[in-house]
Parts: sequence; structure tokens; C-alpha cells
Amino acid sequence: MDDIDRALLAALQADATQAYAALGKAVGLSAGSAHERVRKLREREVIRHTTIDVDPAAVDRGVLSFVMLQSNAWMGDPPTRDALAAIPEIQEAHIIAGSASLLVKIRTSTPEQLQAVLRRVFDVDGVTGTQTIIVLETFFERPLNVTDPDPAR
Amino acid sequence: MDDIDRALLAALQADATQAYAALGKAVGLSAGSAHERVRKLREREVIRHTTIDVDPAAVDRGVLSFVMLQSNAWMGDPPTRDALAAIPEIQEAHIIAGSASLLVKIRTSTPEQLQAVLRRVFDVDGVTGTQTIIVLETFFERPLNVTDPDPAR
DNA sequence: AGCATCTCCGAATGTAGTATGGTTATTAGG
DNA sequence: CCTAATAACCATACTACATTCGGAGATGCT
Repeated sequence: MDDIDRALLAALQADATQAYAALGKAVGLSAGSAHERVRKLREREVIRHTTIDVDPAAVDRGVLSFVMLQSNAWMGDPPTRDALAAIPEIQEAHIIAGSASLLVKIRTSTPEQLQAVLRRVFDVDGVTGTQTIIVLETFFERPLNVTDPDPAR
Repeated sequence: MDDIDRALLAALQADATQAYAALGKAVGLSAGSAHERVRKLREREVIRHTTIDVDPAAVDRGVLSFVMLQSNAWMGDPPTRDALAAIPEIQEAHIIAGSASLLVKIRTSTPEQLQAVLRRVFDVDGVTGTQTIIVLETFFERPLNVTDPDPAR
């Protein structure tokens, strides 16, 4: 994992459809060598998937919200994860420190649909309350930064 | 945007490297027709990018947190967006309704680095306070659901 | 210094992306 | 209901790229 690998990751984050010849040119390698490095990055699972970024509004998921869940028990076990994963509108779920215990990211078509999802969330074992944060506008959502050095090391 | 388009989106979300022949087979079309549909989805920008999913821990961004920012003025303007976008550790930034006014998603190598980022956030014009949510464990982060019908319509 | 390992390149082979033309299905209008 | 126009689909051909290979150079370890 050197600077070339990081440059390859950044280039692929920006556009994963480009040819290895172009990729190699961008980092100063031949197409074959670029290919070999990318293959290894996939093998090591530094690159986990190749995927597409879909416009939420175009598929009727224009309403974004974050919901913090209070609970009366430890929620870090598989049954809770599976119950949340079964709700398709939930895009992310995290266990958090602090007064709440879970944070989920939800995308729905309308606020009414959000209400329907919250009803399902309340049915998850252990959930005793919710606090909803409605997003009015998204400034940006971008790939994880891979190039910036870490000043601490 | 019919069921076939949605199936194509779902298949590409799962694996954007697969050949059009396989893609067509998955949705019941020839390779050429699948290609044509995907081309149009890109043209319409339903598909915004093709990108890779990088393991945060592998690039030293293993610490995830969400931070809510209080402010003493309206923060929905470009200067605020640009100031936040200039901080590479910030992966998402949203304007939210409620007592805070912004929510940002931050990935750092360590809690100490998070502290350094928060210092930079405080220097953004208008920011009067922060509330930090540390993520202990991520249950899942997955692509936007594109297949489930919306029961409301 | 010597050996092993790794990374690179350039050329080959095979596979997949892309463009084309003709056919069928779908829709709109008379 | 019938016709015309449009759009979607398929099969084929062509081009470009991914992938593999052998060999050369660099790097690091003993």
C-alpha cells in the first residue's frame, strides 16, 4: 500500500470504468502493471466492490433522514442487525456511544413513507424511542478520502 | 424506468464489473439490449458514477463519527459548503432541520485525529458548537434500495 | 556478494464492449 | 379497427480492452 496504490484507488473512485491503459498513464505505470496492482488490491479486499452510484431522486428515494434509536438493552447482536437489515429503506446502521444506542440512515420517497418506516423500527425488539433528523439538503456525499497523508504518523 | 431498469441497477450495484452478457441474462435481455438500457441510464444520470468501495480500515480511516454542528446563522450557502468540502476527512455534509443546522460524517485514523478535524470545523464561519457521535461498530452500509415498490403509490 | 522475491514492461491471445442493420413489439392517431 | 411511426429488441461484425506470459531490472535479506 504505497502512494501508487492510493493513486489507483483515487482514480478508480472517480471513474471505475476507465481502461487500465488510462489508469496506468495516470499513475506512471504500464497497463499490465496497473492491472496487476488493482488485482491485488481486490484480492486483499482493500477494494471491496465495484458498484454504481444511483441518483436517489430518480428511484423515488428523495427524502433522506437520520434516526437515533434509544433502547432498553444491548443492541449489538445479530438479531437486531437482521431486524434492521430487513427494512429496505435503511441504508446504514451503526452502534454508537452516548445516550442513544443506534444510528440509522433512511431513504424514503416522502415524509409519510418515513413515518411508515419508523413504525417498523419501533417493532424491533428493544427499541424504546427514536429521535429523527430530517435532511433538508445534502451539500455533498463523496468517496472516502484515500490520498491525504495522516499527519500523526 | 421500468422493472427491468431497476433490476439492471440492482445488478450493477451488486457488481459493476460483470459483462453485459451476464447482465442481460439476469434481466432476460440480450447483451446488446442490456447495454443500450444501461447507456441510457447513464445518459439520464440515473447512474451518476461507477466507483469502487474501499475498506476504510485499509487506508487508515477506521474511526467513524457523525458530528452535529450548531450555528448562529444560516449555513446553507456555498461558502459553508466549500469550507467543509476542504476538509478531506469529511465524507458527507447535510443541512438538517431541528436544533442543530448541519450534520457531517467524518472518517479519521484515530480519535486524536478526530479532535484535529473538529478543531478545523470550529474555524468554519458561523459554527458555534458541536455534538459528536462516535460509532462503535457499523452493522452495515449498503447501496440505496432500488427494487422495492413504494406502497404509497 | 549471492540468492530470492518482487515489480515492472511489452507483446500475445482471448474476451468483452460497442456499433450496425433488420425484425418485432408498442403506441398514437385517423 | 387499421395504419403509421416510434421504440425496443436481437444477432452479427468489428474494434478495443482485459488478461496472461516470459523475461529483465530492481530490491531486500542472509
